[in-house]
Amino acid sequence: MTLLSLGGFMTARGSETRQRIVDQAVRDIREHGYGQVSLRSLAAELGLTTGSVYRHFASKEELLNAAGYEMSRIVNDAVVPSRASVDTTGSDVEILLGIADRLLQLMRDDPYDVEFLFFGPLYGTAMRQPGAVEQPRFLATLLGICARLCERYDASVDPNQLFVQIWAFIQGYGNLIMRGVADYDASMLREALMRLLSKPSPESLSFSASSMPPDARKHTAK
Amino acid sequence: MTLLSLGGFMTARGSETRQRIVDQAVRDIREHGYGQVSLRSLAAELGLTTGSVYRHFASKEELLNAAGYEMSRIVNDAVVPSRASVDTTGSDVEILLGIADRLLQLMRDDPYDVEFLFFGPLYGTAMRQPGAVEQPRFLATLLGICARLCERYDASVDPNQLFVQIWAFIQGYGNLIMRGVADYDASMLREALMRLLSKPSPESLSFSASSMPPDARKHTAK
DNA sequence: TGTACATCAGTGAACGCGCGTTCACTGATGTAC
DNA sequence: TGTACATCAGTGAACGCGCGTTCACTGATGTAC
Repeated sequence: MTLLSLGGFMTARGSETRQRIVDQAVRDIREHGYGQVSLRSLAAELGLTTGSVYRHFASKEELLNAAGYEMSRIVNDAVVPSRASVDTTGSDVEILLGIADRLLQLMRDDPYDVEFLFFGPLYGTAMRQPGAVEQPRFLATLLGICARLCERYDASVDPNQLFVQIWAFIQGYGNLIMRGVADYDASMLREALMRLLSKPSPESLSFSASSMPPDARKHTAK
Repeated sequence: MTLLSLGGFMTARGSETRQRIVDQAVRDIREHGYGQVSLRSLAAELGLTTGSVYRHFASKEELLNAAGYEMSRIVNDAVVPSRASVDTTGSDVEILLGIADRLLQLMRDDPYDVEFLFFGPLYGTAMRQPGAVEQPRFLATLLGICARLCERYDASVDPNQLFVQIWAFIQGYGNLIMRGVADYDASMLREALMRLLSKPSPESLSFSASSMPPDARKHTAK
C-alpha cells in the first residue's frame, strides 16, 4: 500500500528512515556530545551503511541541522511553560524563575543537548535564520518579561541590559553545573536572580564604590 | 661554548627549541583556538618537522600541558592585580571589580586564550593537579574576597555560594561576549556585581515571591 | 693539537586510523499496460 | 492476470584527507685522550 505524497519526494519507507536517522543523531548527541557524532557509527547503530545516510541528507551538516531542529523542539518543550500554566501561575517573576529552574535542570541532566544548541555549530548559522531551526522560545519569553518588569517598575532601566545580566548568570551557572564545578541549588538560583532583579540598596553590604575598573587597569599595566 | 646543566637534560639549542615550540603553540591557540592546533602546521611555522617536536615532547598532550602552563601565567598576569596595586587601591570590592573587568576584556580580546584554559582539555586534568599548571590565582583571590565580605558584613551568608554566584555571572557574561551575543559594558558589569553583592531589598521591584520552581515544574509536566 | 667517539637535535618518509563523501550496483516495490 | 519497466532505498568498497605518532638515518657539536 502506498501513502500519498509525503512531501512528494519520498516513499513511506524513505521518510521513515530519515526520521530514524535524525532520532539516532539526537540520541548520539545527547549521549556523547555533537563533537563525537560519526556517520559511520550512527549508521551502524541503525543497521545501515554510511551511503544510505546520503540518500536522505546532502551532507553531515544538513543532518546536524535537522537534529538541531529536533533538539530545539525538545529543549523548548522541557523549558518553556505551557500556555495554560502561564495563565494560572501569574507573576512574571515566577515564570522567569520557572524557566531558569527547568533550564538548569536540563543542563545538569542532559548537558550535551544544551551544548549542541547553544554552543554548537548551529549557533550563528541555522539558529539565526528564522525558520531553519525553531528559535529558542524561552529567550524571547525572558526578554519579554524583562521588558515588562522594567516598564512597570523602573522605566529608566534598559530591558536589554537586564536581560543580558539575567541570561549571563543563568547560562554561566549552567556552565559551572555542566562542568561539575558547582551543584545545582534551586534556592541559590532564586536568590541570585532576585538580587539581579532588585535595585542595589545602599544599606546592604557597603563598599567604597568610588572609581571604576577601566581606570584601575592603568595601575597594573605598569 | 657550552652552557651548564639547563636541568641537565638538554643542550642550549634543545632547550631553546622547546621554548619556541611552546610559544608557537600559545600563538596558534590564541589565533585559531586549541581545537585547531596541528603538530604539522605548528612545526612548519617554525621551519621544523613533526618528528622534531617529539624530540621535546612525548605527545601532543604533553605539549598542550606546557602551553597551558604558559597560558595560565599569561592570563594570571593580565587579570590579577600586582601586589603593589592591591596595597594602594584598598577595598575588596574594588579589587573584585578590577579582576572581573580585566578578565572580561581578555575574553573579548583573546577569547581563545580563556577558552583553552577554562573550557579546554586541561580543565579537570592538569588544572586540578597542583603544580602541573599554575592554578588560576584570581579564582582563589575572588574566593578570599567573598569570604572576607561575608564574614565582615553578614556571617549568615555562605562564602562559597556568593563566590559561585559571582563567578557564574562573570564567566557567563564573558561567554556571551566571546560569542558576540553581547558587548562588554563595564558599567553593566559593575551594576550586576553590586546587585549580587547586595542583600535583596524588599522595597525594590516587588514580586509575589511565593512558591518556587521545583514545584512550578509540576504545572508544566502535565 | 689532532683524531676518534658520543651525543642528540632534526629529517623525511612511512604507518595506521577515522573521517566525510562518492559511486556503480543490487534488489525490493509499485506502476503501466 | 501477467509482464516489462521505473523508482529508489540501501550496499559495500573505495577515495582522499589530515591527523598523531614512529623510526632509521644525517649531521653538527662538543668531549676524551
